Amino acid sequence: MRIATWNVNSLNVRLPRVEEWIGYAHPDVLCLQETKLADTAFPGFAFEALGYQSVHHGGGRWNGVAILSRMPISDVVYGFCEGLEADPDARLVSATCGGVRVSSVYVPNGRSLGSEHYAYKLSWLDRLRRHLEATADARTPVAVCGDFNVAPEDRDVWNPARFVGSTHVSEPERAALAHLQAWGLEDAFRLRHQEDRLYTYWDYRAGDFHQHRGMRIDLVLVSRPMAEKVTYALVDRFARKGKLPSDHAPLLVDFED
DNA sequence: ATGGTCGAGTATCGA
Repeated sequence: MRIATWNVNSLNVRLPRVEEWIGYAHPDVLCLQETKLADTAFPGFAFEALGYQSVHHGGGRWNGVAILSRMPISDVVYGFCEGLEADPDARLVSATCGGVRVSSVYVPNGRSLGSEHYAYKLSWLDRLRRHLEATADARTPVAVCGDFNVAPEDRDVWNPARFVGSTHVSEPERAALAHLQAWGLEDAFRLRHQEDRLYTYWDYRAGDFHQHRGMRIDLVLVSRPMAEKVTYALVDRFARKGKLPSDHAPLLVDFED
């Protein structure tokens, strides 16, 4: 099974690139973030034509997440499960695809340390853990895929010194991500790659992509039984090049059947 | 010179 995740930064603009990418990457499951679409505007028929069922959670303008699957989708949950404080933003959708409990997540950016947006980001990550605790079934493997807006370690940013005092690298954000992983999730990409200078996001500004100034903030986190089956992982930098690219590249991970 | 670009929508704001 091939599972992929991609922050597309407007699916309206990116649909041709997403269709092109599906055409050569052939993911079995593709999680999308920042569709920036209302549910009524989601191009589900375009994906159906490519052989995918899909589910979308969006409010238009900002945020918006989706899951595409070649296998039937079931048990869809929009946002956090019952019992948790509802999220005003559309940042999470979960569904079972081919026997895997998949979540597409778009963690809040945080904007600046100490801001209310930063506090929202930390509480959001805590709620995501409680969502997993409340909804997971011990027999079903879990894959939490998306834009976490946290670089797990210093080797995941192009210049740690430049990020001191910034979001994405602060100790509380990394602790919140580590707490989420402590529930029982492995960083699938790191199981196959230990090198630094491997990123998933590059700012559009200042030629950052061509200067290799990026961050690894998009992750596929998987539970133990899936972690043992990872055979291959890749950030497709080709998809960050060319005409009208997203500022994120897709991350794909392969699992043995 | 401490910016630089996108995408939302149409003035700025968010990333």
